[in-house]
Amino acid sequence: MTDDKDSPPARVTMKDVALRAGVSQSTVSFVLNGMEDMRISAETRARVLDAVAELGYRPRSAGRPPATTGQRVIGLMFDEVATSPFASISIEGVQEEAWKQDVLVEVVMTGGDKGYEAAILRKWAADRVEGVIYGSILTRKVTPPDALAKHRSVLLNCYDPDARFSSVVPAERRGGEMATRFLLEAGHRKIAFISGEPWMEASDQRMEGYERALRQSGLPVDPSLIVEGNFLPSGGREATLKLMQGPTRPDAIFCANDLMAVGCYEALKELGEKIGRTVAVMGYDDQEIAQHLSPALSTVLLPHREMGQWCAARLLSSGAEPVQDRMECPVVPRLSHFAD
Amino acid sequence: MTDDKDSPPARVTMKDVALRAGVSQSTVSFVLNGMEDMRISAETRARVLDAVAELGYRPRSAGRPPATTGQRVIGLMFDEVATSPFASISIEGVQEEAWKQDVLVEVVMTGGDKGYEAAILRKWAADRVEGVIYGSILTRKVTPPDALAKHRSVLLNCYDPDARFSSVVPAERRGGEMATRFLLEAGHRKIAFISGEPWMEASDQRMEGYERALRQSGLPVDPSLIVEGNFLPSGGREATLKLMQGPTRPDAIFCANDLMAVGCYEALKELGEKIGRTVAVMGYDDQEIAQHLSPALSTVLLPHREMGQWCAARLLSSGAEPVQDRMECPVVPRLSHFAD
DNA sequence: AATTATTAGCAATATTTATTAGCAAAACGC
DNA sequence: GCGTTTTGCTAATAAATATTGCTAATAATT
Repeated sequence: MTDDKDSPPARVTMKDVALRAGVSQSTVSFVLNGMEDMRISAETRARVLDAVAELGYRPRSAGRPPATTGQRVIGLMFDEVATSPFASISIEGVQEEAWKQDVLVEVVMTGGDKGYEAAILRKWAADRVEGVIYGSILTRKVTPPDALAKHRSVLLNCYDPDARFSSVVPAERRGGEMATRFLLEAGHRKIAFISGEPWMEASDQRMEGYERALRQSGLPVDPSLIVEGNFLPSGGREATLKLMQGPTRPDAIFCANDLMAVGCYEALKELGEKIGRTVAVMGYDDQEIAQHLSPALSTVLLPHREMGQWCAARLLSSGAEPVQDRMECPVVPRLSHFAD
Repeated sequence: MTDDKDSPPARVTMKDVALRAGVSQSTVSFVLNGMEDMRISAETRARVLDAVAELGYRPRSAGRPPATTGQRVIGLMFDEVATSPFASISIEGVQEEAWKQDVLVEVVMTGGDKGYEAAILRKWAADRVEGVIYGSILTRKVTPPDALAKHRSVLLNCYDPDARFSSVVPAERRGGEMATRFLLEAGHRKIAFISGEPWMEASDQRMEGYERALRQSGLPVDPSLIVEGNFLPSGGREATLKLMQGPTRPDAIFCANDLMAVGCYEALKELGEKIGRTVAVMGYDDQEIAQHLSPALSTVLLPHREMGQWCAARLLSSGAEPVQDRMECPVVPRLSHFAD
């Protein structure tokens, strides 16, 4: 008889969390259920969430499939979807990986609506989903709803500053660096950069990568070769015109996204340049349009599918410490990056 | 704001299962948790599991059940999503309409996998969803899974030949007709048509609309002005080149989708034509790229958002006979449909 | 037949969580 | 400065599930 009574694995309960956070069990419950009408101060909420993370609290028997009937399910919530095709691709990634293990994926678009988020998390808690993926269209910092903490959860294409959750985002900086290095290796020396909206993290980081690659190659960062765009074809067109009549004629133009490359193409064609012959162009995103442009646009792939797979795999693998991961953005060489 | 105070929806609990199986609640708990050291006979276990299945019992989170018992939910299943942005837009439509009535929408992508479809329908049956929308990426005839008949359900962007379900699809024929008539009203007389893959219904119907509009205006349908494309820019380009060196020079080109219009633009630019001046172009779909082309592409809007709204509204309205609806595709006039 | 051992299950109770009601302190109105 | 409201929480309670300790019934053993 080896039944040691003194050390059973001792489930972590709300009471333990409450003790650790110095509040009552009720308060923990309120925080974790995202009850808006119950007024809990920001500090208290943070204390509770920290305690949850530290103790690794999960509501009773979360994640265990009802053994008998019932499909295993993971929930995927996105803020918006229509604005970009990226979300759809990550959804497919999540799905592929989950289906391998016979797990269904339910997707919900919240439109960023806090009420909607809370409602769906509640519903998923009642349904005992296996885990939840909280995704964002724009790569950015987020403060996920508190109720997310009661699920096994992962952040997709976003991250939380407190690192309470695991997360994946694209390694934008490295992507910008690789793309620029790629242009350098193709022999270009006067590489221009058209940035996106400056408030978008992705834009900044891609530019940082660009600058880093130049510096690593011992080349100067010429401010006259950096123009601000807006992530739209119109901005790409304007910026390109500005660049081409600037003091130094670029032999390659790196656009911070593919849409701007569309505008860039237009401008260059108007000026009688031959893309891939007299001027090289590099995009970013690998949107569908990139392969249809003529010449086909060399660009950088956003690894949304892989990120989705990563999330599903992580949720379904037996847990671990939260990790904040960045995923490589490989260069997709097509025809527009040459020039002689 | 759920105003149902009168009808306690009678959650199924372990006690109910126990009663049905003629055992105690404890026994149900033992069976469901697979406690090994508690000895339950095979028959009893089977009885319990049967009762679980019959009553559709699913363990909810421990503790007092939420007062908001029963969020209303509708399920939306799509065959694929990534290939086109259309699905996302209909999803948004469904969602907007549903959320107005405090109903959540869960989306699932089945990839056309029958097993997946069946699994999710089973799950939704257990979840007691309010209704199910069965959507297709490609507008087409479908034979929905049998299990769909168990739910209140609606077909989105597809239809069943037996008309057992309500359904909405875009009025493609009328869309093609309106677009052609629009070009006629702009003064064009030699209107060419670039078709899509012939096996796609949408392509055929758009062409039928085109022909009908011509006939209604007393104009001949000139076979040399109809060229087969493939719904891709490459096909649009080829077709346009063929058209422009054909026997009759078109003064307007109606492409069966926007992507082919992109190729059409390219070809025309190569030939030195001025789009919107020497040749008019009309697309179909109103994809995002349409507004970024230069000149902005006049096209026909696929009413995916409205179709989504229609589906949600229909599911949530107190039932009726199945209706098979077609939704108008309005012309979106931009700059490419002129010519003098 | 009496005794013991094992099986199959239950009643009672303990745990866990959700929710209601309410309370003390701070902020506010006048 | 004194009611009043608002804020931020807790205590108490309710409801579901998990578990403990037993027992009636059968089977096995003497």
